[in-house]
Amino acid sequence: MKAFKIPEATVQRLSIYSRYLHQLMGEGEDTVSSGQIARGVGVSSAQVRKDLAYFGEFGTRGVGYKVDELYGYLMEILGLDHEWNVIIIGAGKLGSALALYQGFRERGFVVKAILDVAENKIGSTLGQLRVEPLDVLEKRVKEYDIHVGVVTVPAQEAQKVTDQMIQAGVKAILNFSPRVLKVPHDVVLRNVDLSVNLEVLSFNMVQYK
Amino acid sequence: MKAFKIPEATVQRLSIYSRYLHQLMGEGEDTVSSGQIARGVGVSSAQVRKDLAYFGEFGTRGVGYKVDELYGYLMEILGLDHEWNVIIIGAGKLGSALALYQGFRERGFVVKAILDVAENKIGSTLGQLRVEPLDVLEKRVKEYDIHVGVVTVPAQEAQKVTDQMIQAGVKAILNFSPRVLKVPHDVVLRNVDLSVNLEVLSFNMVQYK
DNA sequence: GACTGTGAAGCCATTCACAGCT
DNA sequence: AGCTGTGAATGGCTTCACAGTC
Repeated sequence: MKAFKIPEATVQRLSIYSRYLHQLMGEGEDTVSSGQIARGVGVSSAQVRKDLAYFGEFGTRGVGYKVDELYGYLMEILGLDHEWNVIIIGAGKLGSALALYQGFRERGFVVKAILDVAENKIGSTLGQLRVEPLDVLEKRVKEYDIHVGVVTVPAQEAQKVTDQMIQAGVKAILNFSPRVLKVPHDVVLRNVDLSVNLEVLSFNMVQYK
Repeated sequence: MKAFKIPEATVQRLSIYSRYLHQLMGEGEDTVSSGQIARGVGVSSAQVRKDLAYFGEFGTRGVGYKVDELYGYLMEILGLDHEWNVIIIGAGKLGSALALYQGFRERGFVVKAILDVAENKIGSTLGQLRVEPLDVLEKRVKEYDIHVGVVTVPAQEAQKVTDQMIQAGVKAILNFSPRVLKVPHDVVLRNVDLSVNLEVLSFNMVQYK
């Protein structure tokens, strides 16, 4: 792989560009300029070109980019040219909502299993899925070839279930718990901290008052 | 206010520091050093000191910081020394989960109302709340003195409900829809894009393979 | 004329390293 | 001796500006 250090912010924007291109395809657009993408997603046109330049030359000077072609490149760069299998640990409100969230499936993330420790949750159904006990974690990870683990358990249990998932062979973790998790270098971790997001809003409201 | 430009990343870390300090208070710690905070949340000690330096001098050289005192300062800086009233638009899986999420209430964010357009959702109850039709948006915003609006509607409706909230007087928006929203300068916006998060994980898995 | 691709410049955040207190 | 607070150095991302191409 091109493994030159790519800024995190660039990767996030590529994801957003790809969604915008998908939208343009739906509208029947054939070509698009960096300026148009920029306006569509709220960045500068130079930013769009720089982001793409990390991965090659996809456009034609004086013309722009072919929408479907660029979309294909981006999906490949992002690793979305095939499906990823997902397991969710924690069948509370948030875990259950994520298990049923259509947005994931649309982008190729397939939730294969959802586990919990709570007796009263085990056995209940979420769409096609049945909530299973935590004991089957390792078995399910291997059986379904799970790539991504989603943590939606309370803070005090987050590190423990994370360790268990890594033990079982999961290589990427999406953490919704409000705890800083420790993972080995070869495991990819991202945190979605809902409270932090609200608190940044709060800070900004106070500032501009 | 101290309105010198504070880096966004700094604000996010302050939120995380404050949670770690809360944890230390629970463990009965009296004082803490920047190095200890750093280890606790996974940053450098210089980073911790620089972040705090934007807002004043809170520590004692040779000693460290008083845990409860620093916690108090951070909560004040973040604007968490009082409650914020929240409205959620969209009573789908995600909106419902957020309406019931305890983590918000613990940090002073009180969900006062949840609205939807879908006939079949209106009237159903979520804890203390009843899902109401979108028509009452303006009325509820004024009645409950709503500060924060949470958008959990499908992409194609996101901009419309955002405009309506701003019209009604909401000054901060937390957007969970996969759309780039346009808001006036005096409205604070944050995006929590679940798919983008998974796609960044995907990218990193492909890179390190 | 329009638009891409890119070196250079500018800007911003993080890390370093040490003076200053306790 | 231990730890904070901070100017200086570093590193990294974004914007500028223009040569190159259609």
